[in-house]
Amino acid sequence: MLKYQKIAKHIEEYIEQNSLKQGDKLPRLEEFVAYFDAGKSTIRRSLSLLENKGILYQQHGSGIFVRTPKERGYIDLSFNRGFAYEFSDYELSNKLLAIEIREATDEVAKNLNITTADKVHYVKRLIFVDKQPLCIEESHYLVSVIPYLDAGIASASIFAHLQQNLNLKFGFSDAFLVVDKLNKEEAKLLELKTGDPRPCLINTFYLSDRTPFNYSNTVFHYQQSKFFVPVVKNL
Amino acid sequence: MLKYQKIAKHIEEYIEQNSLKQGDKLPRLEEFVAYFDAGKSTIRRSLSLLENKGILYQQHGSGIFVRTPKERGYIDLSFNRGFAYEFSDYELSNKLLAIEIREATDEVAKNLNITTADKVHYVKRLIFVDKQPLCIEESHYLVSVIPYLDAGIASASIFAHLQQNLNLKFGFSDAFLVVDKLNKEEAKLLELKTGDPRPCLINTFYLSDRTPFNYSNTVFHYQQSKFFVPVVKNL
DNA sequence: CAGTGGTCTAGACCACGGC
DNA sequence: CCGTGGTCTAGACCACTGG
Repeated sequence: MLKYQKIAKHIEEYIEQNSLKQGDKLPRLEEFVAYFDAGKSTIRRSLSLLENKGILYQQHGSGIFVRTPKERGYIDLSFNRGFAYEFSDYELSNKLLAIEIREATDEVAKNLNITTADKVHYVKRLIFVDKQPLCIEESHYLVSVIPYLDAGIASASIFAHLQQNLNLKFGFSDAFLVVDKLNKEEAKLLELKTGDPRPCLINTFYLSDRTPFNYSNTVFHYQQSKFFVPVVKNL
Repeated sequence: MLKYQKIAKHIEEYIEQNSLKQGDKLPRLEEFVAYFDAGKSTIRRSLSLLENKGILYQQHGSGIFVRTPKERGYIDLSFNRGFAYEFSDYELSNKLLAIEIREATDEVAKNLNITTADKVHYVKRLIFVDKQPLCIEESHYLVSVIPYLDAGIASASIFAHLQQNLNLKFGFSDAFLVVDKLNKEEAKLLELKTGDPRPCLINTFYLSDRTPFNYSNTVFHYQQSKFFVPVVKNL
């Protein structure tokens, strides 16, 4: 973990542990510099990271103040390597509905930059928070990148597996949110009705070398999902 | 406009004008430094800004590459000072449905950090893209911050007015997206049916001195709205 | 191992806020 | 006017990529 990330984490924990609230003033930049024995730029980077996470605000000429916009259980749209983290206070579980190797459909092929002759792992999971269905995730992993995948791996965090066991590095992702209506099957899984609102997050994930390796659609239970929208500062 | 912003703009226009595509390689960092006569850190800041906007990717040890995830007409959830910019290729118009001074409701009072005895400008607008209804915006402006508001101002960009005429500076905002079902009135305005999906963006805007001055709910036409989700890099 | 991006620092100077 | 953040630079050193 990098210095500026450690410092950010430290400051975040400090806010948490002292249960600071919206509007509370934090120490001056200079004090952070002295306390963490870091350069001014490093501290600013840590603070800007936290600012983009929405937990503080740096007011020019005045000071640094705490913000607390989020409630528990919001899905953070900005840090989308799975939402496990955001629900860390809750019990997350999932049921594996399907896992098999398929040829890519047109849609998948287009997004993974392959042909329909290429093979993908198709994984379908129903994810629960506190026993309530949260979302249906249909995910396509390139077999040429992830040769082996089984039920055991798919039931846990697939991303963690990629990182830890295959030594693959995540690069970036494209993400879109579209809203439509549930079909019969989706409604049944989410314990809703056909035609009910269907928020769907469409993701394409790329490795650090810019190879797309995963394309997924996640259909959320509209009543369970409140999305937190990051307000990115132009740092 | 700051140096790093000018440079970012310049690079973005360069990509646009030369119609560079996904995967195209850009000049090396060093070359940008020389070309723009700037420090390395400044160039990195410009590039990181563009990276967070999703239009390029910096690959460690390898180079800087173009990305083009967005199609036209996507609503960018990250830069939410109105979405006028994102639709710049389209004809945007709006119909003023209501403008009046009201006492704050509980919900509004809570979010603007005032009491229900305080007054707000209530503005309701129906916004169109290319004559099609896009969204219904219900907005509450603190009268103590914006003393005067009329139909002429409300029909144009209210935010631009605040900045240019009242010399108010925008600070940050809280934003959430929730999905529910349309009521009868909303459905009629959006030319949809009662019970159809109802994506709604809930915003609280703050001035640079951390005073909340606006609380708004924007209900979108679900078929017209695809939301682009920024993937914020931990810069 | 050469090429290219990433982290971090020290410090000069600027700009905003509030007394 | 002073205190506090913000911009920008030059440069040392690190880390990843790919031939």
